[in-house]
Parts: sequence; C-alpha cells; structure tokens
Amino acid sequence: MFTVERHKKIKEILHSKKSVSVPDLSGLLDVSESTIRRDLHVMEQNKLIQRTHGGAVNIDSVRFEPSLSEKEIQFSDEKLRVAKQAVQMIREGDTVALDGGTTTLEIARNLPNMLNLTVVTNSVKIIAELANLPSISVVVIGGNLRRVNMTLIGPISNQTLGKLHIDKLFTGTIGLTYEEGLTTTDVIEAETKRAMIKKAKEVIVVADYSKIGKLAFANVVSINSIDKLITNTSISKRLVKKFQKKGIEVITA
Amino acid sequence: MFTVERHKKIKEILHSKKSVSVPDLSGLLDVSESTIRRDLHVMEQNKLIQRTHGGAVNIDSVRFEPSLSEKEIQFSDEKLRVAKQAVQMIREGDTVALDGGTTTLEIARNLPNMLNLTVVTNSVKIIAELANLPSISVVVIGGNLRRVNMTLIGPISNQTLGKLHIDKLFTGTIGLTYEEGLTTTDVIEAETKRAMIKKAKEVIVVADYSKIGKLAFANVVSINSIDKLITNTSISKRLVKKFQKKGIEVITA
DNA sequence: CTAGAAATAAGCAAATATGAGCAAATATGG
DNA sequence: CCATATTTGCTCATATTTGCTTATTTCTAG
Repeated sequence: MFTVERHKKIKEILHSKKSVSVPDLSGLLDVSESTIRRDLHVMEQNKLIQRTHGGAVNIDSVRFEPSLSEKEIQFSDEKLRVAKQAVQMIREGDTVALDGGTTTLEIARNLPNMLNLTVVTNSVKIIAELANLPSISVVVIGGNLRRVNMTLIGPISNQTLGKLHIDKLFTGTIGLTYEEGLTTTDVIEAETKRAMIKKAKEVIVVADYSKIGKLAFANVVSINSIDKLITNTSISKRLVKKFQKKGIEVITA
Repeated sequence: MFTVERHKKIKEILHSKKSVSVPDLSGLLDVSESTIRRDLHVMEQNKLIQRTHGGAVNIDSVRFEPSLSEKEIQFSDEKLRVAKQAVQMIREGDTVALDGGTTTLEIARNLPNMLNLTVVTNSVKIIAELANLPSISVVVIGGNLRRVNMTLIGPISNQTLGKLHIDKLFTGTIGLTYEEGLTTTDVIEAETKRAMIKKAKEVIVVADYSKIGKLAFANVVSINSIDKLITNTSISKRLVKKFQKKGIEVITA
C-alpha cells in the first residue's frame, strides 16, 4: 500500500470513527507506529486531521463543538436503529429531504455514497456531514440561522422550498401525538417544516419512543399529513393500531 | 506496443485497480522499469495519474479535499491584515454580505459580536464561524453545495439574492486584473457572485497581492462594478493610480 | 505537585525506489 | 543509404521510505 492510499484510508477510518489510536492504525494498516506517526504528522500539516496524544481525531471541513447534551444522544442506540431503517428506504435517483434534528443527522451519517442521490436540507450539520460523500448532490434551502440546532428557517427557506419537489422527506420532531400531530418548539421552524411537508410526495417521520405522546409549543401538521412513521419497539401496540387506522405505515426498527 | 498504447493500458489498469506498482506494470506491459517510470512521469505531468514512491494511483481516488487547507495557510498574515481593515468598515445596523473565500472567512473570524448586524453569506464555513457570535443575525442564501470551497451556488442562490438588499458586500476573488476585472474558476460560482454584486449598494473586493494581475477562467464583473478594493502594500503605485482613475477607492492594509 | 507510564520526535541504518547518464537498437527523413 | 532523432534498457549515485532505538516530552494517578 502506498503512502497516499494509507492517508486516504486513515481519513476514511476517521470519518466513520471520529477518533483512532496510533496502535490501532498500526494494526489496521500493517505498518509500524513510527510510520503512522509520520503519516499523522503530514496529514495534520495539511489540516486533514487533528492530532492528539495517542492518536488522531476527525477534523471535518466544517467544525462545530457539539454541546455536551448532544454528545450524549449522539450515540443513542435507538436513534441509530431508526436511522438505519430510514436509509434502507432510499433508492438511487431519489430526491430526499432531511430537516434538522438529531435523528435525521444520524440518517445523513449512515447514507451510502450513492450515485445520483440528491439531498435537500436546511441543517448546517447535515451539510457538513454530507460534504464527505462526494457522490451525493447537496441542495441547501437558505434561511435565517437558528443557532440552537443549526438549522435554516424562515421566509427565505419557505420560498425556496416552493420551487423544489421532493420524493421523500425524513423529518424529526420534538413531539408527536395522535390528537395534535407533529409539534415543535419554535413557530418559525414549524412553518418551515410545514413548507417542507407540503412539497414532499412522501412524508416519513423518524421519532424514537421518547417523542411519542409528547406535545411541544408550536403545531406543525396533523397526523393526516404523515405517510410513514419509523420508530422503535417501545411504542405501544394500541397506539400503532390507531396510527395505522389513519393510514400511516408504522415501521418499528 | 507503442507508447500511447502503453499509456492507455496504464490508465485502464489504474481505473480498475486504483493503484499499481512499478514492478507490476513492468511485468504486465513487458518493458523495463525505467520505461514505466518515464511513462508515469509524463502521465503525471498531464494530470492523468498521481505518482507515489513505488508506483502510481488513480487520480480520482486521491482527489479528496483538493488543497483547500493549503490555500488557507498561504499568505495568512496578509489575509489577516486585509480582513481587519475590512472589519473596521462595518457599522452597527449594517447588512453585510460575505461570499465564500479564505479572506472573507478571515473577516468573519474577526467580526466583533456586534448587535444589530446582519450577515448574508453562501459559505458554510462562515456559517460555522458565525454560529459562535450570537448577536449577529445570519442569513444564508441556499444553493447547491460546491465542495471544493464549501460554498452554496447556482440558481437557488441567485433567486434568493433577488429578494435581498445588501449594504456592503465583501467579496474575495481568484483573480483581479484591470482589463478583465474579477475572475474565478467556476462559471456557476461566477454567476452567483455576479448576483451578489448586483444586489449590493457597495461592493468591496478583498484581495491580497497574489490575486492582483491574475486571470482565472470565468469572468465575474468588470472593475466598473467595484467600489472599493482592500489589498496590501505590495501592490504597485502605478496600478493603484489606474484603479483610482476608474473611481475605485484603494485601501492598503 | 511529583513520579512513573505512555507517547513522541529525532537519529540511524537497511531496503528500496528514483533519476540521470549512457549506449544500443530502432525509427525517421532526406 | 546515411545522418539524425527517438526510444529503450542498463548502471549507479542519490533520495525516499520504513522500522528500530533512544532521549525527551506529555499525560495521569496518587
């Protein structure tokens, strides 16, 4: 294996794992630790990675310092399972929309580097994530930056959406109830979500069980607008039946 | 087998194998290693392959993050001075636009956490940077993600700009000449730059001396559209005079 | 704050790869 | 047919890469 290939491999490993130790890399790539250290040295100088004592961490072209609480949910098993289920529903040639949210971010992280896939998003974190998958065409709806979740919302977003057509929308939520449907914290965000839902042929809500039965401040849409719901097993069978009666396909991951 | 055939064969091999060693090629094509090295040398100069010690790799497989980081370090001192000069021109209440580019990114990094300041941008890196300054209102024009510099360009960007009004635009550039004006590498990006310039009351070009006299592929606008130019001392007095005669205020940082 | 453990950078030597120079073989063009 | 140009393979001095060793730095537990 040549040097550039090794460097590329290290970058790939770092993209999926976020951090890796020198001994691990040495074993994985079957070269001495000295060589790995030399590799990491030049890669750091090229700003491709960030070195640490004992290894290296991923440095994406765009960096955020995720708040602690976010880090905690980042590795949530439920979210990952839901996200992987969602990814399986995506076909080559699709135009997929992902709105802001931790579960949709997880979907982006698990997307294959699929050719001929267009992702429409209003989440800055998802943009950063998809920057590493060069086969995917990324379309960003503009808008005003909402810093708490790094999403773009507001009239600009809504107007841009008016000109786009989406095959499948994956949307996260703060709350989902049978009576009130989707709800979220911010009214402006709610409106942008509504605009997205309006332009999507198929609306797929991704929500782990903690969201179901929860009610947030701003109404988005009633459950009549939802086509599919991906959630996890913890949801009660009675509720699933109720959703199904409304024509919603419920998928448990 | 003729030379061109050999080159073609090498390209084919690299297409399917991604990387190959000099001894392997020597055996496969039944010529000496010297000949292979000579072949690889010319093919590298023609940007058909990427050489490594011991062989060659497919150029496509290596082309990740093409040297943006390298550009970032270059001339960083000059850039910083230019950026700081630019920041001083910003007043409270302004609506400022920053397009993608390393100098404009430096401006964003040096912005004070000023109240009542709106920043319009198409650069994902600038969004990330300004996320840390909560007083600043950030408006993002949407668009298609151009990964090489993490900017949003294309028809969506241009249409969104049509509805906005900008007090001061700070724009970087690849090249700036007296005869051709602003030029950049990508035609679609050029169009989005043009759309920005059209909507700005005041167009301020930030360009260290390395950009001046340089000509890139795609024309953006002639120098008649430029109101101010912030650059550094290395630019010749004669050229400054010429720009001034065209009504451009030249500020040397 | 300190001592011990772990990681790193620097120096070194062996293995390998490279480029330049050269000569032979072949091709080109009058 | 001859003179010249190009291509090829060979040799060798030089350069690069790699793994090992060791001194130094950095981290961490007490």
